[in-house]
Amino acid sequence: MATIYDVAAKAGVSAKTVSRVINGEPNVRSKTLDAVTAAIAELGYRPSTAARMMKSQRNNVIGFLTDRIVTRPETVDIARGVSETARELGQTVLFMTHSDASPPLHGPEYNSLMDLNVDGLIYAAHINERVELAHTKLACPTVLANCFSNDTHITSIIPDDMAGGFLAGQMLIDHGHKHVAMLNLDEKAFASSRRAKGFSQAFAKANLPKPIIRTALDERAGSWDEHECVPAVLDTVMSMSPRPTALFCGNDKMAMVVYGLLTERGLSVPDDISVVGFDDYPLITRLLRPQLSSVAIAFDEIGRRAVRELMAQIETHTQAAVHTTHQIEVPGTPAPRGSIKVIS
Amino acid sequence: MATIYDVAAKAGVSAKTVSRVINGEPNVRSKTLDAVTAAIAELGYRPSTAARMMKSQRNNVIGFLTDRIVTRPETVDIARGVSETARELGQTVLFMTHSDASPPLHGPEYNSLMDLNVDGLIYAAHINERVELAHTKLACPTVLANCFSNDTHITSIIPDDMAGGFLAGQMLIDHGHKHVAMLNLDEKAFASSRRAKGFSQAFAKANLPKPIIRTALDERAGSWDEHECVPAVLDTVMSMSPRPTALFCGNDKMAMVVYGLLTERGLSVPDDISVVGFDDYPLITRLLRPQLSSVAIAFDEIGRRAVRELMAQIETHTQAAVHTTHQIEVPGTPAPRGSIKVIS
DNA sequence: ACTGGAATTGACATCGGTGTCAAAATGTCG
DNA sequence: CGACATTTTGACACCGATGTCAATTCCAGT
Repeated sequence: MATIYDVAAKAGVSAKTVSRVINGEPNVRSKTLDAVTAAIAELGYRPSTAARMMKSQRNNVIGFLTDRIVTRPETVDIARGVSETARELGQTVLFMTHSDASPPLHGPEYNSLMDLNVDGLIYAAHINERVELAHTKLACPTVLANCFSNDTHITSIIPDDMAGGFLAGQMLIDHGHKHVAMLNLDEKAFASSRRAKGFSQAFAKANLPKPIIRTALDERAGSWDEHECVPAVLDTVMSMSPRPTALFCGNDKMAMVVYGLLTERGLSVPDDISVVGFDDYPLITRLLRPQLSSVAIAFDEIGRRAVRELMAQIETHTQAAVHTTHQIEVPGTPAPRGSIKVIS
Repeated sequence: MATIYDVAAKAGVSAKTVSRVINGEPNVRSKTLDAVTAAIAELGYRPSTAARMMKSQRNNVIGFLTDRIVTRPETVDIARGVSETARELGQTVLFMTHSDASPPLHGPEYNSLMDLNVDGLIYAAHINERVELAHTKLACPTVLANCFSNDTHITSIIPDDMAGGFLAGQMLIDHGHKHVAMLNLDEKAFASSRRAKGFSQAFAKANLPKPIIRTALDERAGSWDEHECVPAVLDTVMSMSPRPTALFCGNDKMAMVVYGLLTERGLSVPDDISVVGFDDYPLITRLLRPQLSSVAIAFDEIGRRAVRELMAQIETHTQAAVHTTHQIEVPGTPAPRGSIKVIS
């Protein structure tokens, strides 16, 4: 690999002058500049990041640590937002997946990132809930994405689940639905309870009856057995009187199972009952027939915000000051599709 | 940040001795070792990767460049395999997503990775097909994952789509099916045509009638309109005589649409017709009712192999020698579930 | 041509480690 | 106790870039 000295020799100038050219510093005669540029091109020279890092003590590298990148559209979309924004800002992102064994900001992956001297860190969780930080002080500026902490010094970017629930409710109200039910995920979970709350508020605000809300699945139990948990709750809800005209499912995955269950019971969507999901996974909402209405969470935007907040912190060399907003909620977008029938 | 000199001063030894301790070199008196270890702990010292890189000319960093990480379970699983294996081998992975604008191993992201002096590169595509490399020679050892090149010097790790198609066929044969149809993706695409070929071979080998194979979707058109393309082909196939007892869909997404279409036509899976997908996306196969039979491609294994091949190349400082296998096919696994009926 | 001031350029130290090789400390044995 | 082998340690150069500051070149104005 060619070094700056090789270039200097070839161009007949000093290393420092080459350095000036590389960094676009002023006061280089145009003839010199041409000579150096030519030499650089000819040798295929690239400055060594190692040496640069060593001087600057800055890497222009930020770490992205996630608890579970696997098959989780949430974290993938956050990662995409982070990736794109970082590129725009001239930062490189180092991605790592956290092993389940260690607490949130600990473990070998965390240390790896620190060893690589990342300038800052974004920690993304696959479920929007509180993370317990064992650290008293963090080794570098840190921003949380899709999760939050009790420590008010740590900035976190989270989806606005309450507003999302409200949007789901509003979407049904706009289509004329009055008696509806929600099949919630674990209601003790932060995100789920907020979705339910927002959903109720939409009906309260419209002076409509309070929706029926039932827990149909504890996702945190790690159980993927939607098929076992959901049917009984669905049957209960569907036998209530008046029978709900629409079902709001805690997320798209549950809605997908509900589609299958309704088919088995000879009910069709949306003629017999309307269905709304949450998350707007394209893989589900676009491929079901009829296409599933849902509420999209702007996970990529969460990633973008996280990077911007982080860069701001890195630049001021401080953790977020106490008086700044330390919890930023990103709103979602309603995505009405064929699964909602208009009731007149 | 504490440096090796701070540690040396604190422990009352030379920097070199501290270096010896860090790297576990022999010939350090145990008393000295203790003193140094204590000083390191006390100062919270971490060796600077920058300085280390500079000496070693090795970064222990490999780049992972993918054409589209977004919502693609393939690339996510490859990424996971890469991530895990790299960790086991003490390597760090730098993830980047390739912008669509540039050819496969070009563009700003590629240059970024080179600037960071990655020791090697893994390029993963979301569709298993041939990539055209504009480079005549690559800047660093490179391995392709889920795609391949005509250049025999470049190692590539790809799924064995032909064997996968065979497994899908065998799964149906094992359940007693004789007259079946395949709804293929674009048959001109490498992966699709190989799946179809393997599928046919299974029936040929069992001395059964040649399956009906029809193209139902050109995925490369970028169209997500499965809903427009598939229905007509499905109807054609279902009106043939003898009517097929099973449908092999080009991938899980198409199978999901087919489920919906069958429901609309009053047909139920698997009583009226069996369905098999391809890819085994858990989000689809596990949540459909009945659960979808599919063929799993071991994308994580593709990632693992890619890292191992790459490390081998980095260590020998050569591109894969001409006589080594330059194209490694990773087999899939059949995943039979409730969507296949046993025919006696 | 000569001088002063601005524009260019380069010598050298430095960042934080590690390899080389010689010096110092320790140990062994006659 | 001294000579010699062996272990342990440290001084110093170097990796490739950049900041500092002084040296050189350039050019306008007299």
